[in-house]
Amino acid sequence: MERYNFQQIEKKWRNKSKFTSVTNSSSKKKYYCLEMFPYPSGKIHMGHVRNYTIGDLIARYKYLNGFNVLHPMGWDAFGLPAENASKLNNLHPKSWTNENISTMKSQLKLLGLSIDWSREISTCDKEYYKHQQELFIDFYNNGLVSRKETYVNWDPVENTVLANEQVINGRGWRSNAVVERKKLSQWFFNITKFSNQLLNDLSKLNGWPEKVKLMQQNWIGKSIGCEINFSLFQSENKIKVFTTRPDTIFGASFIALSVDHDLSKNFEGDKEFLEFKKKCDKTGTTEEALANAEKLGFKTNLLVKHPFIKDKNLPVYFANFVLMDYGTGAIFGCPAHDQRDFDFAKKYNLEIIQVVSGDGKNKKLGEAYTGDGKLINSHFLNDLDVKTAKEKIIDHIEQIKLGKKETLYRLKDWGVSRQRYWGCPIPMIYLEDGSVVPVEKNELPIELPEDVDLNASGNPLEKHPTWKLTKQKSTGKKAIRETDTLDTFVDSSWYFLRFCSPTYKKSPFDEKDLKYWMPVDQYIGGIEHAILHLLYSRFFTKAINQCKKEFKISEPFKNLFTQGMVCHESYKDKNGNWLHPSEVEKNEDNVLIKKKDGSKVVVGPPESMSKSKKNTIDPETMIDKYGADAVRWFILSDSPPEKDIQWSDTGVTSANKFLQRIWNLNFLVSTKKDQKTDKEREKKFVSTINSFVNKIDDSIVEFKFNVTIAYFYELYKIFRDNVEENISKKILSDSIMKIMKLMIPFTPHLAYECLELHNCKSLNKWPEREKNTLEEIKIAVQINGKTRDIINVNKNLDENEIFKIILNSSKASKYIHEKNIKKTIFVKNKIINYIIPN
RNA sequence: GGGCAAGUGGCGGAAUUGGUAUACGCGCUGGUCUUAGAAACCAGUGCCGCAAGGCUUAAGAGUUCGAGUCUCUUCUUGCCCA
Repeated sequence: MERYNFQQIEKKWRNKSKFTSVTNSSSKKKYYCLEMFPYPSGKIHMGHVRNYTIGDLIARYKYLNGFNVLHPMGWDAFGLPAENASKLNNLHPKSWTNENISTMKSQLKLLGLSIDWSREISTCDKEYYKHQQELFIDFYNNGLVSRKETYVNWDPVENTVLANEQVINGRGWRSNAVVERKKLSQWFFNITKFSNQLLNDLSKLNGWPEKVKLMQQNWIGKSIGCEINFSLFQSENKIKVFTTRPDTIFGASFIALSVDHDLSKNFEGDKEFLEFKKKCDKTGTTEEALANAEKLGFKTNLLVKHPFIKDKNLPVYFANFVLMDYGTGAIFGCPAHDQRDFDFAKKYNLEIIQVVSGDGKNKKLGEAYTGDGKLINSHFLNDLDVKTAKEKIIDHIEQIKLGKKETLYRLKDWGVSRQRYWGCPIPMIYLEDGSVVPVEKNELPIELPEDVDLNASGNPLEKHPTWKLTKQKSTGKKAIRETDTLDTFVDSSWYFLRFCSPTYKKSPFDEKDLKYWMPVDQYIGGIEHAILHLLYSRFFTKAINQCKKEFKISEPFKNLFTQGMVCHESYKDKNGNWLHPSEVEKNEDNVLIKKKDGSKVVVGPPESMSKSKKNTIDPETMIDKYGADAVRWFILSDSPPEKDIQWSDTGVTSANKFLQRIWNLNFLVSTKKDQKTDKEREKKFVSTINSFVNKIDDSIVEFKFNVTIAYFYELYKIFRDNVEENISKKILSDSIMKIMKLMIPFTPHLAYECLELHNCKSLNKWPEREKNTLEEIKIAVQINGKTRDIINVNKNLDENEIFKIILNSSKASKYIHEKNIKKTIFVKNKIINYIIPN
């Protein structure tokens, strides 16, 4: 028997179009299978291998089941790393990106993926971003884009704006520099116009993990509250306050304003105030940063009248924990029931009045009480619970025209301006008269210039000598281009639409193709994109829906699957330096040592693979060593796909060995000589194989690929125990062909090679499910609920027949022989349970 | 602090959804083959016990003929939000 030569066989199949294609032109049923496209960072990593193996499995499974499958791939090719790399290596971002793309593409091909490369797109390609600029203009014309002066998180090292999620513990996620607040004029997508729709439509997404929907729901953060106008003491003016706890109004002891509140203008001459404001700018803008920061206030000489308590006035402060872009930039402080207010009141010695109590009594509070309870010290609200009190006070406030009920969302508009080079230029121009207008569509694309100096600090397009100087096409008026580029999240918010008609010239997509292919039937990617990428893609779909009449899609992704990470232990030597797994080996006592000097290695827990910890495994090396099929097999076999998986060398070795055994088995079947047959044995064999066909089909549909693989191991054993027995060659080879077809989605090279060996005629057809014809089944015999025996009996026997069998031939008979059976619980074909009192 | 998951052998993990707990893989042990090793193949492997048997799904209680699965309490871990 020859050894299975995976290098040769995988190479043989890799470039055959019938191997890589999942197009079923005869079919009308479409299936759009999409994995999140990669950022071309250099080489593929194990996370990609897992993501794309799962996707390929689904694509091939659907194809074999008769669907016409769209399974495309592209590149999320704009982004900061290209600029950083180009500074280091003096290589243009475009060249760097394209080199990475070609490397990664060839690596993906090694995996044997069924990708339609004729649809390949790259977001840094002007043929792609041209259409993105077009969409931007459409959005602008439909009131979905606006320009706002806002405070941003400024990273002083990267010289760029950071999104909130790029700020971790008040520091830049990449540079680790302390983030500052800075006021900038920025372009925004008005995602908040869809807040309610984005929230409500989550309920339509039955194919999404509950976890992801919950995260999005929290992110949108709908809260119902109330606006209250407080009158200033001895003045006509009012301060508009937003609160989600109007029920605590009787516990109010101060008013706090954001330093950016309109009233701050009155204090601009005050040096102390300006210093205070500066201090606030150093605090980040994330909710977390605000919660953790020391509460600081600046006391003004202003007072407001309490709306419900006669002659009571509240002092007005500016405070660092009040934000201008949430609510109205002003709150009333109720120290007893909000921790931030409590901290503030303690610091500035303000009144703490309890108005909600769990047991109806006043207590001395050591911290804010935010639980439910009965209202106290609150006049007409007394004795109500929090919910009722809220409703009552809001009604009352509306009645006396003191304010109104308001729904507020945590979700903010999406700032898309980036002061960077390697991104999609924003197609807007500034005319000399001060107006800001979109460029005309027939001018698109606005191309990125190639001759930029990336070593100068600041925005490279801004620094370019001529690029920004332009004219308005139709009027010839002088104009300056917008020199910011778009956030790369924009690029990935509509690429799934472009895949449907990737070469269409006239517009971003051909409606006809969208109508056929959209929505994406299965989207697969990492949980780290659970919020932003998915929310932005949903927003884009709804925004396009608003701009284009013919576009009828409201949700882009019908089913979503989020796979777990690929982890590996990390290693450190005695000096605390990280070691790559290849620098480590086991000695004869099974202890890990450093190859170089034999010293002991400190082993860290399995963590997500990262370059900084050197706990990475290179997919290409593994494919070279064990074959793509073995790598695919292992990455699917060890853990459920939604959970983290730990990379293991012994795991992939055993995958490789198993595939070798499968090959040997196929060879044995193909060379088997016909001999006399045992009909009973054949029947049982066929029936067992059929039951596995069903089990495997079910486990794939349920995304339990680790279980599917366990079934293949069981099947192997069944074949091993039967292949030399009295079973006809036809039955054996028909059966093994069935199994090899089931293996196509997992190990396509091996499966097709084996099917070719058996000269299989109906290659790309998934085996039919068949009823289990096996007569005999196993029944558990229980006494008082405790299993005493398992017996083989014919199917569908009744209680009495089984009782006779047990009495005569089961080891459980001693428990029931001559005993008083009080009750019998019988579940057909499953268990029989006798209740016998002691 | 709040929300959501989840705790099953030495390890990764199964369990037809309330009906045979520990499938399958790794590891380990023994054997065959081999000059030897590797590979391959075969057998064993939750715990206690010579055995019959008993115990076992983080801990404890409850519902049930029957609980890994449902309910409550406690502990632990992970993720998200703060």
